[in-house]
Amino acid sequence: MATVNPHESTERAAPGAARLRVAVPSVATRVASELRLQIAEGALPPGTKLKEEALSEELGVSRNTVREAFAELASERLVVRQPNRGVFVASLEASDIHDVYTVRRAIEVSAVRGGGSAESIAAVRAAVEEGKRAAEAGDSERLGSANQHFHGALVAMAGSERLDIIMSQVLAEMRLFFHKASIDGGFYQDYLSENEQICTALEAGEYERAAERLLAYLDRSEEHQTAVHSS
Amino acid sequence: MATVNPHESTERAAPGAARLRVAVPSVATRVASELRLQIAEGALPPGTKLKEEALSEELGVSRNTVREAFAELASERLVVRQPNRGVFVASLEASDIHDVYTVRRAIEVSAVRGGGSAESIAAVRAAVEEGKRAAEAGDSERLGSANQHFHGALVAMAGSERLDIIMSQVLAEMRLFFHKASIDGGFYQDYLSENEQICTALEAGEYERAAERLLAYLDRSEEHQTAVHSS
DNA sequence: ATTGTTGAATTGTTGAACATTCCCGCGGAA
DNA sequence: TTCCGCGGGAATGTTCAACAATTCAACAAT
Repeated sequence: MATVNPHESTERAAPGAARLRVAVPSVATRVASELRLQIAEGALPPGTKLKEEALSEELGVSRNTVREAFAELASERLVVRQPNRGVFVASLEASDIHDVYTVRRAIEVSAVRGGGSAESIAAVRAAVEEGKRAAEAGDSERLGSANQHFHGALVAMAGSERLDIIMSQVLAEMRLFFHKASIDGGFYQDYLSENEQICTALEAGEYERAAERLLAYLDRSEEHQTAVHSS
Repeated sequence: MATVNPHESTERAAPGAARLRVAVPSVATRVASELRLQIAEGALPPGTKLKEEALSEELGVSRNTVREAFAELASERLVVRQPNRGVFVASLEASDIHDVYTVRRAIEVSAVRGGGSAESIAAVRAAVEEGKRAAEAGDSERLGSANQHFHGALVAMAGSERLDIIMSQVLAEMRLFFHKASIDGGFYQDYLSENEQICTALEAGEYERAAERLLAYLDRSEEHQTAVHSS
């Protein structure tokens, strides 16, 4: 596992161009980000036990810092703490899948019904196009990513910081069992046209119709996920 | 401020009766609970700076433990962390009020539209009756509490653990500015009959009608809160 | 009045120690 | 054999003390 490096960030300061620097993330935050990434990529499959001492050595940080990172991840439900037993990468049961989709139905449908600004709908369109390009290129990883962008953009229509955060956490939770589901290639393909139609309805201002289609979409998706997961 | 005592819990072990012991909350969790309480009661008004060393002395715990408690509260948005500057009791701006109500509209309305089991609706009824009794007794504190129970019960209809947690956090956030709003006595009184009617609609299975009334209720409540807060 | 500089106070992080709890295997008793 | 209790090792929970890094306010200098 790579050590946590303060300068490995994707954004890199142009030489000499002193862009205004805001809040360098703390070490604990960077550790949390690293673990979040490894979990999302499947390098740390659900159920994996995360030992404090081992991680603190591997990442070159103290045990206390690792603990702070655990607290952050636990609040996002990516790991679960079992008192005096340790923290484990979260694994979703069948009931969790239904639960997650219940949250998605609530906030996504609500956001779509409420409509949004022209820019926010343009962002939805952008995600749809991103999905199309990924499908043409046969890049299933980017296709999945685009699909998440699509649903994130739907929620962003509401313009609520809190809803955005909730949605991002829900999407992070879904990644926990997506690499299992995405093994059957062309999984998202069925949904591409559905996304297109929802987006078209939004652009036409037909929010209620878009919401109905989205609801049907989510129901089918839950069904699919449940089927894949129970096998 | 009271020290955090392992045995000050409301439930007290009967002497000799070795009840099955379930997960005693960790010290950090108890510290977080204590702070949560003080914030809800207004003993720590919004904007108050929470110093690690002072708190660790006052509560008789180590600084690291206080930090873990801070992490918990920060994830609930009850406090905000400013890197290298400290943590402060959160204070809600006008935009936050709208944001919070956006979340409430999403999850409460969704839960009501989806209907619920007979027991879950009975819980809603119980909250309504609790509010009536509190109103008769003139106990405005219990009236406010009953109102929160009412809305919590609405969300519980969905039977989603995650929605319940989100709602409880939103309600906790609302308590941040409620003691300001609740100063004008009889604030909730207007809403009592509204709750009653929503509940009646639910009992009749008219979920859509209940949802419409709830939506109107939330819009009016937001308006009220915004007015009170901007003054 | 604006700009450095200094220094105290606070947070961020570390490392080590101790207490507590859990887990697992081992031996004794029914 | 099977069950029960009993260590002992390992991991977590918590504390403590120290140091680095940052902020902030007061003060000095231009």
